[in-house]
Amino acid sequence: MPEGPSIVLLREAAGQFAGRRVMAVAGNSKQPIYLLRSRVLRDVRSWGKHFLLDFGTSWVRIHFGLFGSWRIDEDADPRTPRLHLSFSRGQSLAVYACSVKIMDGAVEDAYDWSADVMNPAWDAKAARAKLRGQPDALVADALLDQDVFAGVGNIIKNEVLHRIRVDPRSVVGALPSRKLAQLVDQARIYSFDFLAWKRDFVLRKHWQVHAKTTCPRDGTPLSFAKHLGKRHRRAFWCEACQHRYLFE
DNA sequence: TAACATGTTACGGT
DNA sequence: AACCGTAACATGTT
Repeated sequence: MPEGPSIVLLREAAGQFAGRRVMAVAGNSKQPIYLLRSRVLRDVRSWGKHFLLDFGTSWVRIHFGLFGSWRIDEDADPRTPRLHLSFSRGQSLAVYACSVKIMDGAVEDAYDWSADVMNPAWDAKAARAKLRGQPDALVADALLDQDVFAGVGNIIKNEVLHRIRVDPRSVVGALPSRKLAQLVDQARIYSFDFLAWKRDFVLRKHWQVHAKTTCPRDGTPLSFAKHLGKRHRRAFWCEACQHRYLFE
């Protein structure tokens, strides 16, 4: 389900548990989650699509994949959570159909925070440099590269490329430097638009090309590829207004 | 109703 | 070694 902005919303919602002690642990994770009982949750963070529970000397990495979901303060769900943390006053955090991994050490040291498009530490210049290092990659693949654009998913990919008028089959190294800069900038800017729309439950209506059939500009029928690029993800684009940049 | 999808990793073969 | 393709996981929606 979630791309980076959705994880930010979860982080905001779960922030109320920061500084609080875990009263009880449940769930079908194969990790030793019972070790979390009685521990104080120091902080709730995120990196790209990773949802992170910081317990100081260890931390929990949660990845929701395509089907994962979560509930806060709701115990009526019939499914068995992968991990369920109870706090005082009957409050709780539960995550479902996701991968849960307990990691040792300090979470601060575990990630390059400047690679997360949603993070204040986001470094556009560093992203451009990484892209220059993969000139042969398709832009569609490059946008999904979590080492470059942590948090960007398939919806953001399709929408960013339409926004900057670049065909997803374009090659990174063939983009004019101005276009490359737009790609990097819009990966972040669109992600924040996504966040605002998702927060207001109006994300879907703002889709320009993703899962659409005609271009909103002039009704041109969109092109569609079921499995585009190395990552084999759906692509939607307009041949009329998105230019394909290739090597000469 | 069956197929599909906002994702990633593991594994075997070339 | 690097790269490729497929399978695996898991669930709400169309």
